[in-house]
Amino acid sequence: MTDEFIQPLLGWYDENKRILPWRDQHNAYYTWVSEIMLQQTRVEAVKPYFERFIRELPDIPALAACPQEKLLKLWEGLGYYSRVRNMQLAAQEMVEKYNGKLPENFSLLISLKGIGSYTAGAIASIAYGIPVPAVDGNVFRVVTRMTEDSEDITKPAFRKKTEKALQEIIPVDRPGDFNQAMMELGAVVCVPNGQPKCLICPVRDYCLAGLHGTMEKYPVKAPKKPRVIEERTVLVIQDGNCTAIRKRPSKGLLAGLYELPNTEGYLSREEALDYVKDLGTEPLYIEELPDAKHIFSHIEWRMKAYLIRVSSLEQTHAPGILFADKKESERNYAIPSAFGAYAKYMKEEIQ
DNA sequence: AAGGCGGGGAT
DNA sequence: ATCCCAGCCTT
Repeated sequence: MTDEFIQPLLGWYDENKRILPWRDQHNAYYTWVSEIMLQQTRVEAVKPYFERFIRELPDIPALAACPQEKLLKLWEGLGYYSRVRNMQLAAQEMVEKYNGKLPENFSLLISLKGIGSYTAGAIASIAYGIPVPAVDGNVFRVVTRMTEDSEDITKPAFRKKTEKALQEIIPVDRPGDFNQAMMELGAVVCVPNGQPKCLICPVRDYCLAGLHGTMEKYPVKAPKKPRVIEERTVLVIQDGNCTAIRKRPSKGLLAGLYELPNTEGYLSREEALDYVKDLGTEPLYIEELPDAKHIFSHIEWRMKAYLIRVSSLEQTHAPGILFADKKESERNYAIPSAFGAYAKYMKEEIQ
């Protein structure tokens, strides 16, 4: 790969870069937080989360000391919740070993929890001006199109090859801008899903796919396996004041978040009433709620649900069941979006 | 090397 | 419906 495209790319970046809350702050903590949030997550989704997170946890010691419930609440709805747990583990390690600051070299950065090859490169180059590449999905797309490379980008070997190639040409005077310019180009011009905007591309003269009209053949990715479909029944169990919720296990899907009680399979009204009686409470009323669906990357939940009024949740003897006050539940418990179709009933008074 | 892990916007 | 996003971790 030649470096001739770099000056046009940087010139375009200087003129067209988006204004983002974490840019030009010269604060490595902001760079880190934004890069973690941006993993597999779009810029527009991250913006409001970033602002709130920085407001609540303005520095690394604050993050290291934050109660986990509050941490998950700050991440609620953003997904991939292990990101924020790992970030806190890394923050605690920084407080212990690095005077509460991010280490200023690539190998120490990548040794921290949740910081992989991409994120270490991004922080090192953007926050500290260290000339190392930061190869994400955007960069894969831009590079494979520019070089018409048909290798499978999901192979770790391809990442290594790409990082090595970019390491050799990354401009030492502007490594952070170069990495951001590559990603910005991928996000705004050399887009996925449909036609890239080659007519306005600053590096079109250096792009083989663009010159040959083969843009949509790249990048090449191995097909992913299909989602598994799961049928579940969700129960909104309420007395006059509270809704029953429970905390999910500390490992696996949606670890540590709160959920409405739910079971594998579709329950009949009678089975749903039996479930409630097994909790030790007396059902007074049952109503079927609309079906809902939630799609994770690897699972699809098809949900049936019942709203059940009971005399008093205080009688519950089942372990792990909590009574969430209708007004306080929203403030205190992180509930994943998968329950969004039913979580709204937690706030309503039953007729 | 393969699979788990969220959620949402664009096509 | 399908893709894929400023990926990383565990097995």
